[in-house]
Amino acid sequence: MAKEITSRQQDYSQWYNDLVLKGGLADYSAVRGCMVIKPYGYALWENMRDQLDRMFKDTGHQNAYFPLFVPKSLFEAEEKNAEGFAKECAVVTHYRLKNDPSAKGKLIVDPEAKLEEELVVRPTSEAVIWNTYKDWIQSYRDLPILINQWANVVRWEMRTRLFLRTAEFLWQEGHTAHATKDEAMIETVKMLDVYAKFAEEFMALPVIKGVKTESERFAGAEDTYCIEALMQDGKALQAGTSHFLGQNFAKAFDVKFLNKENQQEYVWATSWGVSTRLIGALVMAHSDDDGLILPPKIAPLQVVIVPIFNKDAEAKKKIDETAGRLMRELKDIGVRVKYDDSDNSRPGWKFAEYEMKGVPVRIAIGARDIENNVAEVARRDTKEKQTVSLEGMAGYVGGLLNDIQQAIFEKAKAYRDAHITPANSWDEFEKILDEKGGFVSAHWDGSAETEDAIKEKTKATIRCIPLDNEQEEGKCILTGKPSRQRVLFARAY
RNA sequence: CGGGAGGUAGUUCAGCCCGGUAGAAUACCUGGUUUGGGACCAGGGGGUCGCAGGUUCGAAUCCUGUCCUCCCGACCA
Repeated sequence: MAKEITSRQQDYSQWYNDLVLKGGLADYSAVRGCMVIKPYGYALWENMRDQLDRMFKDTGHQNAYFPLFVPKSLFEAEEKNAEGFAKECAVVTHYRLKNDPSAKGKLIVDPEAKLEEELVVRPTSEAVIWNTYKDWIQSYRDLPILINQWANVVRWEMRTRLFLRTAEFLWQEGHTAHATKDEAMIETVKMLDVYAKFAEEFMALPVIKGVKTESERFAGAEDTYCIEALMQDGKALQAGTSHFLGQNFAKAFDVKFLNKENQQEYVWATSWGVSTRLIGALVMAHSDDDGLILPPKIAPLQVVIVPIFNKDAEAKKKIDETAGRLMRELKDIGVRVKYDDSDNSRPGWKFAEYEMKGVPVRIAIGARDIENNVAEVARRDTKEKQTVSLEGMAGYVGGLLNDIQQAIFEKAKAYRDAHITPANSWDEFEKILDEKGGFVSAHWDGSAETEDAIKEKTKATIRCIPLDNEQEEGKCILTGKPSRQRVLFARAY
């Protein structure tokens, strides 16, 4: 059994790596644990980023940028945060190289150029940002501060995976400061809602909003809210987090403000982030054996037009004209479309290629079609082909893109919903994890010890306590102690 | 950091056990025929066999060291 699971996991990893590599999203790089995001993958990220950015601005946030390097003394100011990240920090200790006296053409680190204080390459930016906010905040009139930054961070993980866990990754991190606890808590949940909306509406990725248990909480946070998604292999993936930081960072960095009553108070903080990991989530949630399946709303390319032509120049010209007209119509309604009339590859090759890249809609036009004033429209998600009249084609395709977006979401949601399974006994609990996978909804006595013990036995962790959770009396799945509600367990990435 | 598998042409890999001229497929270039689901023919270019030592007349192959990658585990918000 264990062997089967291991081999299944290996196959799944292989499937995933192939999707990313052959889909043209990314490559391995020469640097340990890092990856190269290729133009196609980056275009996808840009679409996601632009949409998120709009949503942040719609909720009153502004972008700014803070330094990559964090002096060690600043980094260690918030103890829990520092401790949580200490094991995975890249550290700059020197600022200069010099020629190696014993090997021509080689360089060595100049021992003379040792930094007085080491610089930590940010694994997250709370420390630099709160050290800055300290100078920005004096009065309640300076609050709230609602800032987001798009940046890269470095976390020196033992084991990396394309997009899901790389040593360096791109993300956004919002850092807000508020006058009251209530306001900060509202902000935390508001941004969680933004993430959930983005995941579901744009990535077609159904997510469960919830709160983390103490052991899964962000280092330095009072509460960590998250959106959890389910992958097709039955493992869960944390897709985004929003943290209520309380006054922990304010106290660590001495960020106080004078309230209306002329009293000094510590400010209340939140931080929230999503990363290029979302691309991994997208790949694993929707793709099939023929390649990627990208949701139309964020796909770099929504429609590809493939001409079917031979040496007949006259026929090719007609196809070009028809395709050109169709392209203009599609662009007019805001569709991202490409006409691939390259002579390097034949139609069959192109079909396979664009399927691998997950382009939602393919339109094939040949001389035969033009005689009949039609074209062949194929959708990537179901692989259905239809012959559609060229009259009103743009409108048809626009509608089809919406249908596909919806269909991908519904499919993922049906899978997810079918994989939230209640367990009422330990045997059942283990059996579901081993055989079916997905989320297991079970009672838990609320203690970190029990959570650890369950993890030890099954590798499953508590993904979250869903926000809209029903209260229900029950007994802990492991210890039998009383419990007031079920929580969601799963094996996770 | 432990276990396993690997590093040879742009890519995927064979060759290694048993040392003796560097291979295949694919991609690429030229010409031609093709084009409705990854075309075919002919010709051509391309590799410090991860790196460093050692053994040997001779090393991709054997030995030692070292670096890197992937998978599993540990670790990880």
